[in-house]
This record gives sequence, C-alpha cells and structure tokens, in this order.
Amino acid sequence: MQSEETKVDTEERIIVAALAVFARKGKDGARMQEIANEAGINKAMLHYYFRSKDKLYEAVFRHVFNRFSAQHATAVKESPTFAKTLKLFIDGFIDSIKEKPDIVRLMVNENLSGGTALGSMIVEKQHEKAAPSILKKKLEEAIKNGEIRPVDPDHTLLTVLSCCLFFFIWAPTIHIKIPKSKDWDAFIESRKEHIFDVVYNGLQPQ
Amino acid sequence: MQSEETKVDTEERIIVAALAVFARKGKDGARMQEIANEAGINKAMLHYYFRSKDKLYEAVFRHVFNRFSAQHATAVKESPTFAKTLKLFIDGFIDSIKEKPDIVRLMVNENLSGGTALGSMIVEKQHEKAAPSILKKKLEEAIKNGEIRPVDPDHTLLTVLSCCLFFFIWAPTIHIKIPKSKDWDAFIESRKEHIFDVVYNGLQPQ
DNA sequence: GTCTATATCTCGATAGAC
DNA sequence: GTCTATCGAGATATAGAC
Repeated sequence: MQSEETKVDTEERIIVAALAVFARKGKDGARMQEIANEAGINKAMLHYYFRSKDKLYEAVFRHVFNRFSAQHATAVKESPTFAKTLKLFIDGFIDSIKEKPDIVRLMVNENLSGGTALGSMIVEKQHEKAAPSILKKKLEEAIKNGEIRPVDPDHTLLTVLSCCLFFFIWAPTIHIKIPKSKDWDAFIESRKEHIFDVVYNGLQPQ
Repeated sequence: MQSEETKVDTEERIIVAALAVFARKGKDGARMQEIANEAGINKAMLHYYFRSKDKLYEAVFRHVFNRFSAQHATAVKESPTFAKTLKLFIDGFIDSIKEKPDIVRLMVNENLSGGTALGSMIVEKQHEKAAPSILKKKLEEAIKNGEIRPVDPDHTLLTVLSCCLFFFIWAPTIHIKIPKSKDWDAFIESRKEHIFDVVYNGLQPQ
C-alpha cells in the first residue's frame, strides 16, 4: 500500500512526463507508452490515475495553465520606472519559460491544432494579476506620463511576448548554429539584454 | 484514364491537404483519413501516389521548404536606405506568411518534435539568396555606415522574425480577442506598421 | 497501487474489382 | 487511376492476479 504523499508524487510525476510528451507531439501524436516510459511507470498506471488519454491531457493542460498565469507576476508589479518594469518583465518572463519550456510548447501545440481548451481557460484565467496584464497597464501609464512614445499597447505587449517566446519554440533550428548546453545559457542571457535594448529604445521619444 | 496534367493536379491537391493537416497535428498526430478528406479523395489514393505516410510527409516538407526560402527574396535586395530595406522585409515576409501560414506551422511542429528534417534542409537551403540572410547583411552594412546603432545582427534578425511569425502561431489565442476574417486583415496591416515602428526606432542612434 | 495479459479499436497499408 | 473491402500492426483501455 501507498501513502497519500507517494500517490500525489506519482500523479505529479505522470503529469510532468505527460507534459513533456504532449509538448513534443501534441495530444494526438503523443503515445501513452511514451508517457509511461518517461514517467518510469507502467502503462496501466496512467489509466489507473487518469482513466483516459483525454482526461490526462485535460489534467495536464489545467495544471500547466495555472502555473503559466501565476508566474513571476509579483516581481513586475512594484517598480518605480517603466524601464525597470520592462527589464523585470523580460528577465522574469524568460527565466520562467527557461525553467519550464514545455509549458509554452504545449500551448503552441494547442494553438496549432486550433484547440478548444484555450478559449475557456484563457478568458477564465487572464485576470489582472497575470504579468502580461500588468505590463500592458504599465505601458498605458508610461504613455500618459510621456515616458515613452504613444504606441499601441496591445501590439507592444505582443511584440515583447513574441521576442521572449519565439526562440524557445524555434530552438532546434537555432541550435543548428548555436550548440546546446552551456552556450545556450549564454545565448539566453544575451537575448534578454538585446530585447530590452531594442524594445526600450524603440519606445523612447525621439 | 487520366491525363498527365490531372495527375500533377491530384498530387498537388494531396500535398496541399497534407500540409494543412500536418501543420495542425504534426507528423504523428496527423491521420491519413483526415488528409484524404481534406483532399477530397479516397484514402487509398494517398498510398497510390506517395506509398507511405513517411514518404508523404517528406514530400510535403521538401515541397514547402523550397517555397519558404525562395519567397520574396528579390524585393528586399535592391533598396537604397536601411529603413526601406527593413520595411520591405517586414511587409514582404508577413505577406508571404499570411498567404501560406501552414508552412510556418509545419516548421513549428517540426521544431517542437525535435525534427531531424530541419538540420539537413536548413543548412542546405540557407543560401545567401534567402531574404533573412539579405536582411542580416544589410544590418551589418547599416551598422558600419552608422545608419543604425551597433546591435547584434543575429539577435536583431531573430527579433524581427519573432515579431513577424509569432502571432501566426499564436493566432487562435489572439482570435479570442480579435474576431477572424475582416478584422484579422486589419490586424495584420497594423502589425506590420507597429513592428517597423518599434524596431526601426529601436535601432536608431540616440 | 502495481504489474501482466488481453480485449477492443483505430490506423496505416494492401489486394483486387472496376 | 479510383474505389471497396480487409488485413495486420499498434494504440488505448480493461481485467484480474498479486
């Protein structure tokens, strides 16, 4: 028999493994056997814990979505200048993606397959506390202050997100030129600086 | 019996249908039946023309890759100022993606699944004539001229590509706020302007 | 809770009539 | 070249011993 903690642990292990496989192959492309292997358990256990592939996917998606919106939101909120806010957002956002890139990859897969799971959850979870919402608000404030040029806040937010996310999605292609492991970390750090540099300058009054 | 032209036509129809499905679901997630439906033909025909799913995928990928690198390269080459070059690149790039967004989605899927198909083809096809290579060269020239600030050309190119590509990948999520069809076109046009605005200003000497 | 064995079904692929 | 019917591999899911 198994303690309650170990049960939660196994559930967690399954979720993490499933996330990795779903992120690579998408819902339909993923194989239960592959998930079981990645979790280091038997294939039958997946069904014991989550009944079906659909239910497992749903669980992964829900689990992931909570983390995604809760991440690093606090760090951005209280900063004096817009420059600081933007820097904190970029660094914090990229760090959080770097830690769990599969989350973004899962979301991308869901977007590519035209997933219905997005609609309900995003509307439900896109609350004011999420970091992107905060950045948008700070953008609008900075425009009123004259701290930055009068750009479209939605487009600007999308631009920052694009710059922070895309290279994770495109990583294998980038790795053809930039070797993995150590160089990748250095690349990420230089990317943070570049994004802030170009975007912040791009928003400056002339 | 069927004429040679109709045969080519059917092959083309299959490729286009397969591209759409592979772009949505990836290689493993795609179903031959779905491709057949999308092409308006029988499932057996797929095997008649391409023998296997693997071979069909390979054909799609090759077909797509040629178009991808050949696109709109000429328009960028001959332009007097860096500003013009950048504007032409952004507009042309986004237009070409807008016309066939599935190409990007297929590439993203290949990246997500860590596809091996990328390595060989990209190295092989990333010749000097491709538009991104040209933009990079123009960036380096403009830096030497003092026309723009001394930024990292690789990062800058990646930034522009990110801004132009990401919103296509993320489209379903964006569509939750921005309705499809007519508004989407307007959104794309405003996006072109925004990207040029922010990036070009971001590269200006202070 | 965990494993083995197996049932059930879906999918890729082929055979064969037309 | 195109269709229907079907085979066989491989996938999800369940049964049942431990």
